[in-house]
This record gives sequence, structure tokens and C-alpha cells, in this order.
Amino acid sequence: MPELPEVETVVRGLRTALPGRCIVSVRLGKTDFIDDPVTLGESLPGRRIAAVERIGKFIHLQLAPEASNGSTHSDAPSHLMVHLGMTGRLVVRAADEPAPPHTHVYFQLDDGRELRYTDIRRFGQMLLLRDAKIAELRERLGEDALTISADEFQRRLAGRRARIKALLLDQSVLRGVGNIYADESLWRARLHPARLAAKLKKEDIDRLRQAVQRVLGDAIRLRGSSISDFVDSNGQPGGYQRWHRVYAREDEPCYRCHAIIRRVIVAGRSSHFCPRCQPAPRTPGKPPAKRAARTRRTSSQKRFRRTR
DNA sequence: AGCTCTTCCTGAAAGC
DNA sequence: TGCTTTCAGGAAGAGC
Repeated sequence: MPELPEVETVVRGLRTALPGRCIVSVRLGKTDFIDDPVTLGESLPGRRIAAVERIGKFIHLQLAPEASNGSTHSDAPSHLMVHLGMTGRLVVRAADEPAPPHTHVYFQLDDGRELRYTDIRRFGQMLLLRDAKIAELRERLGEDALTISADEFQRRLAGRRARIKALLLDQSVLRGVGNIYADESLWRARLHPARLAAKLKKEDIDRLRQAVQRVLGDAIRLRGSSISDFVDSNGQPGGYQRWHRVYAREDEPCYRCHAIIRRVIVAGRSSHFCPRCQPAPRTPGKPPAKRAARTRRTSSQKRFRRTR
């Protein structure tokens, strides 16, 4: 499932292939994940891709201003935003290479290749935005997890009565972290996912920020985690899943203390942690036994295909 | 404010 | 063996 490191990996790959290329034509399959498929199909042909960047978990393709050849409608959207959702893939392939099933968008490029979007579950999104809307989106998505300062991180978490796990996943607080890297970061910072942010000490929050940035940085270096479907823009899997300390390791020993990794539901999300390294908060109303009862069945967890 | 539940979707695997 | 059920999850929206 693509989170910040996976999206960053894809963006870096696309950057070697796309800037300067012109979109010749667009072919669409299912379009229920595209905000405006008609405009997408009509306004992109002839446009040149100027730049590729990452905004949180979105891939942002910046389109060059339209050539002023008579029929210029200068308000044509210039930003194509792609969210990979759970199973989205964005790859560049030779146009004559067969596309995998569930490929729903084909952008034919002027170098004989195609930029293709494949998404089994179609939880992804494709949006066309005008300049003004980009600023709005950035605002809504909070500070980037990779670059947020210690002060800003404190400011955004301090006093919040939500569980720390919920806040890490909230893209309006911090952009880019998803379930895998939230769990890995909390393990590194030795914080239980159900701790309330308001009850954390300043040094806990500082340690958490360092853990988040360390984990994301390591994952980017290994080109992301491939669990289930992730591949980069060349179709290659990442390598960070081999370094996961808690995610999908339920019932296995903690690498630090050898206690058995557990999984509970926090903030509606499957959360993996070490019960010894990450002690549970004392919550008067909710004794640990009660939360334990909420643990879901475990065996199905093993079904994640680990790449290598 | 923040929690839970639901919805979207598919494929894999558990359960019977 | 084969059909049915369950489950994962990013994000948004409803309802409490």
C-alpha cells in the first residue's frame, strides 16, 4: 500500500521519464476514480509535462501552459493529481508492451511510450486541478512528514486528545504517513499506538518525530515497502518490507526485547506493537483485557505476500 | 473533538 | 473439491 516512501519512489522514477514529454492521446477504461474523465480525455492531449512532484501521498504532474495557438482556453487545468490508494500503480512502458489487467488509464507519450495507471481495487484517485485548487489542497493536507520541523510537530500534536496513531494517520495533521509507517515509527519511538497525544511528554513527541523521519528516510533508500501490490515506475518492488519491525509480524518476537508482537485495532486500524517496549496507557475506563478482546482473528494476517 | 461504522473494490485465504 | 465469507485498507461522510 503506497505511503510516502512508495510515492516518493514512484515520483523519482517518473522524473527520469516524464518532464519534457508531450501527451499525445489518452485512453480510458473504468473511470469511477477520476473526478472528471471527460475533461481528462479532452484537455490533456497536446499538453507537455513540465514537472513531477510529491504532495503527501499524491503524485503531482505539472503541465506546461498551453501553447498559444488560437484556441487557447487559459483556464485549462494544469495539475494532474494521482493518488495510488491501496493498489494503484503508475508506470511508464513501451506502448506495444501488453498492459496488465485493471489498467484503466493510458497516456500515450511522444517518445513511443505510455504512462499507465493500473489499480485493482480502484481506491485511487485522479484529479485535474487549476492553480488555485493546488494551494487549497496543500493546505488541507498539512505538513509533509519528511520535512516537518520539531516545533511544528509539537504544535500539531500537543494537547490533542486523540490517540497518537489516529493523528499520525490524519493527513490534515501530517501528510504522507500510512498504517505501515505509523506502526514502525511508534515501535521505534517506544510509544503505544493508543497513547493520547495530550498525555505525551515533549521528549516523547520529539522522539516520535525523529522515528518517523528515520523510518521514512530508510524506506525511501530501499525504494519503499512492497506488501501486496506496490511497484515503482519501472515495475520493480521495494525492499523495506524486509526491515519491518512490527508491521505484519503479529505473534513473532520483538527484535528489541523478544516479547511477542501483538495486533489490536486502534483508530479503526490494525495496529502492531510490542507490549513490552511500547507499554499500554493506563486508561481507567478501558482495562487492557477489554482491548485485548477487540483483537481480530490473526491467521489471515499471514496472507500478505512478502516480496522475497 | 474524536470515536465508530459504513462505503467504495478486488483477490486471497479461511471456513465449511 | 468448491462455494461462501471474511478481510485488508486510504479517505470521506454519517451519526453519536
